Amino acid sequence: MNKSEHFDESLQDIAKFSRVLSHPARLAILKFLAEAETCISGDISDFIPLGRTTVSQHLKELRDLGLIKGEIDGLKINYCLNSLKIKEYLQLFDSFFNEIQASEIKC
Amino acid sequence: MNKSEHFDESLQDIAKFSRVLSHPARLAILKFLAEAETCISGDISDFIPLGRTTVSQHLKELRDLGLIKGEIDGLKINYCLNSLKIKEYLQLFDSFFNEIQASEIKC
DNA sequence: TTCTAATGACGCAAACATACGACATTTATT
DNA sequence: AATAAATGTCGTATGTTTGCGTCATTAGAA
Repeated sequence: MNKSEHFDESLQDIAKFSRVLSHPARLAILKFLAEAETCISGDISDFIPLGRTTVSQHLKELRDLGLIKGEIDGLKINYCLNSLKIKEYLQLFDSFFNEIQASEIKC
Repeated sequence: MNKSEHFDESLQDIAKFSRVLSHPARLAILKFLAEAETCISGDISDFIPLGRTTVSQHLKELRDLGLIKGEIDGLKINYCLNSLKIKEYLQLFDSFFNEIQASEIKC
């Protein structure tokens, strides 16, 4: 049923990026990681008003797209932003909207 | 079940914007409207590899968020980008990521 | 070694999204 | 007035996302 694959790959990439950003919990996680002194998984769950396993799932989605990295430190896992990957996706995103906004309005 | 409302309103706004952008068909529609000489609804359906009613539904989602406007012209409807609204959402989006990216990486 | 803590994986139910056919509405054309 | 064309709305089937409890795994502590 899903016909997403009928579209340009660059559109699909932007759509994938957007989808991951389309839940406020995931945005809140990104914000938390940007501000936190420490970024241990447990601290994130404490901060986000959702159950631990739910947060873990949101972390997985961010990880799967590469927006965050997790480094194992004994029992705990330190998560942090993958600024490079984020920059990469933002560039795609920006160039899409630059094209869009550059157009003359014709109707 | 949906707990989105437990988060900051600004995060919710960014999430809503992202959700609308999270399907390649909707991105393709925005692109088409930016480039098209004419922007009649039927032309959009012809261009997008999906059924007419499906495209109509995607148009509705773009309309509901205000990213596009539709003006009735007899039997036909002329759609076009709402650049102002788009700029508004992009500003929200950009300021979020500026904050994010400005942070020192601590882990 | 046994116990506890931190975490991810799995599985399920409820909600939401996608795609589309059938129908309704509105406006032009004959 | 009758017909056709352009479009939106509704219903429905199927697929995806969200949220969470339970379980498994792994690492450190007693």
